Amino acid sequence: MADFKSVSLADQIFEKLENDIILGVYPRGEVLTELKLVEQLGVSRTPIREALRRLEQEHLIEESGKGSVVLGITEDDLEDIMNIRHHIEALAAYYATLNMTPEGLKELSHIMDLQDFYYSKWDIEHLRQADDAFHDAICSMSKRNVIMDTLIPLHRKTRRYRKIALENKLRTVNSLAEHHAVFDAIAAGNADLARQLTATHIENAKQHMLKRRQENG
Amino acid sequence: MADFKSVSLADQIFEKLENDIILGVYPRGEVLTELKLVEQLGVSRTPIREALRRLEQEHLIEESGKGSVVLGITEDDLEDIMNIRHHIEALAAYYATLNMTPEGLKELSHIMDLQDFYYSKWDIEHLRQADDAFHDAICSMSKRNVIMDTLIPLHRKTRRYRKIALENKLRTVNSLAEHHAVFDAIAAGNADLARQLTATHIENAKQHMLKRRQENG
DNA sequence: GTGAGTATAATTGTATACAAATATTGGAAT
DNA sequence: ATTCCAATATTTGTATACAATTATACTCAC
Repeated sequence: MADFKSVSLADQIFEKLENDIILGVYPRGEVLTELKLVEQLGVSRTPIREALRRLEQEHLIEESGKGSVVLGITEDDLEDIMNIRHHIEALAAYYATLNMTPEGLKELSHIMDLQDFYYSKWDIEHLRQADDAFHDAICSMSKRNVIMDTLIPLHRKTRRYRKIALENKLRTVNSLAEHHAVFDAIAAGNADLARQLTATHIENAKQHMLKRRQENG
Repeated sequence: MADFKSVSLADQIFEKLENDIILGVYPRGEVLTELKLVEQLGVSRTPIREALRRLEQEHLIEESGKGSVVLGITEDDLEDIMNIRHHIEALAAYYATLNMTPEGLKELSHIMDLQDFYYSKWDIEHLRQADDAFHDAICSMSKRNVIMDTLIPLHRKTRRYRKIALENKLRTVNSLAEHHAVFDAIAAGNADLARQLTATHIENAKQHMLKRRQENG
């Protein structure tokens, strides 16, 4: 029988609000009050408060005496996030290589196939999901809790910009090639190479994102 | 008239529990239930729940169906934290140099004096506080939100080990010398040097902490 | 018209009541 | 003795009531 995990309202609301803030549905400066959200979402204040506190801890909102002000992701934030990923995701790839298992490698290999498949169909939404899966898998497979805890929120915060990047065919071709290079290094058990290639990949992604963001505003 | 900021019960409880977990008052594996904490702390479940959720987000505890299990800081965690600090705190020092103001420099200079003073008195508790202040100041002065958000929880999580490190006179002498070198680089406006010296400082601290931890268990 | 002061409203902080899910215990059947 | 099932207890999730704080609006004095 299928295993239906009951997801709390607080979790659902956190995910919805986080996503809406990251995607710009709630623009920077908008004020969210608990009562307004109660009316909009049709639940009591308790789960809403919990979600708001988690958003506050991730600095996506900020208390202001009169409601929570949406902060969102600024250009400086994006640059910081990518700089941090540049170093820490490289570390994750290093540990992932050291701690790799046959099952893990098979799973990663499957993700590679998915990326190639969705690229051939030019299905950007699924491509972004596969991109998510690739980066999150390397995180998890590092089996290093602090590294995972640091990176996974940063992945979520860049979701919007990774989607935009994938709309550029040239960048996507390069990105997939870089993913394959990282995968090969991991498969070969070359942890130092995996680290170095990951650092390069993130650095390239950062350059592309910042350029696009400056072009478009 | 003095400005008394009202600190919520939830904040107080979070800080208390975080500190107790980091310092090992609640050992790894101990189970905290909301009701037990209600009795121990004499407040309702609401602020306790909020504190527990924040601890969960920092992965200091973990839900288990039957109460929250204390995770604390493992040796792997400590290594990860110091590896992350190695890279990101160096970045913070870089930005702090670029964004330094005369007032900031004066404040940092005062912290340097405090460190020297408490060293001369061999007052370890105050020395640790000054050490906290030094590292947090560089974080804040970077004026980079994501960098601050990443580093400050990691500083708190290493509090215990930084205190232990400071009990070793040789390490403390070296540490203070490294701080002075970083300060001089910042004061001279040499951002790249500040970054490099900070990286070295954190790397040295890491080596010392891990060695001590292995010796003592 | 401006400012101080007060009343009012809006908002968050905390406690508590209740519902739902989960674990534990005890006992009966085999 | 072991396993299954039901009854009970424990624990968490959610809603709501109330208190305290803070912002807003209004009035009156000048």
